[in-house]
Amino acid sequence: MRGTVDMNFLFTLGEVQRMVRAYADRQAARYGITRAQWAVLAKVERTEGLKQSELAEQMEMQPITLTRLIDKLCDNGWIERRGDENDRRVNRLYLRKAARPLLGKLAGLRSELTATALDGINPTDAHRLLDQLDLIKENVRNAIQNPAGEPPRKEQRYG
Amino acid sequence: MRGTVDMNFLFTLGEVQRMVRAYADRQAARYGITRAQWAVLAKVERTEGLKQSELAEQMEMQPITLTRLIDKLCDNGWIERRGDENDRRVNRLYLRKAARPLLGKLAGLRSELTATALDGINPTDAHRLLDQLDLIKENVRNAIQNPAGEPPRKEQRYG
DNA sequence: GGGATATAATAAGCTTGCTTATGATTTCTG
DNA sequence: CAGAAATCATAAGCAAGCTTATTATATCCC
Repeated sequence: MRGTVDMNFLFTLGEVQRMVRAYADRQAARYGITRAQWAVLAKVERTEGLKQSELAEQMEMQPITLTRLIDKLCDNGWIERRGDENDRRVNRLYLRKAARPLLGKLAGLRSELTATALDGINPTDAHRLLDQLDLIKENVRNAIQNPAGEPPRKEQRYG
Repeated sequence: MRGTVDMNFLFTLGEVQRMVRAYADRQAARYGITRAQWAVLAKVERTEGLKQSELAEQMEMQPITLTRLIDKLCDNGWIERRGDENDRRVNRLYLRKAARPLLGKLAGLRSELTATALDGINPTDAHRLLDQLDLIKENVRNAIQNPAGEPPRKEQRYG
């Protein structure tokens, strides 16, 4: 049983995500934004005033990757960096008014894309799928943090 | 119900795949290969003698993306391009002997990575997950082929 | 207070994905 | 057979991920 999963999981995940990304990028391009930039913008919408480093951590990406996405969002006038009053190293991120109409359109697009991708999967299964993806993310995060040879301690969860 | 799936699916998929890719790349680096190159090598192993264009189609990637991965695999002496006798535009791809030991190690690594990622998901669920990923891939492929406004015909499957 | 250390953001340069374009063939058609 | 169209591989240049290194600023500790 496990054998056939071995055969396919790793590469299938890559292919799926590549196709979903290509599709989402193409659709988002209608609004002059990419999927990666969109993810950042959506996060800033939900939690304004974050520092870049906090945002990078929450999005599980490297700060430098984020820096360049933010550059684009600023260039387009959708968000802005404001220096922190107490720590001059820090930039905090805020939405600009120009982003509002875009965010409305993107919310519709997200529903549309999700519905397309998940067509034929009922809501119960869709939820389970999402939960499993989160679990996989957690598993991999642990694996990255506990370097290879060590016993799988799973962050003392069961301790 | 569907609302919460809307909220997360698109970006969660991206995050999961980014983490899995980072992890798989780091592990594969021990053998001097990347995950993307590995996928190509594994495909060539299973079906030697393919042309590049056929391979690109089967792997759902653009020919130019594949060209550069093949460049790397050839540079490392794991595969070789041989000109087709009947069509001088065509290169056909073959394994070289030097790839054999590597392929053995990679098979072990794949099991290990898959087991790590799927830890806590039982085989039945893992199979369902894989099936759902394939379904999503199919859905997106159809969406890309049937440009946006059209009725979703799904390739006459039910016809 | 001042030097060592840590943190925030960015820079440089790589990989792997993409789109669009080009050159070399082959195939189709008239 | 010759010119048009298609196909195969590659090139150029962009996006977005990464690692490693750099600069500016804060913080810690003596």
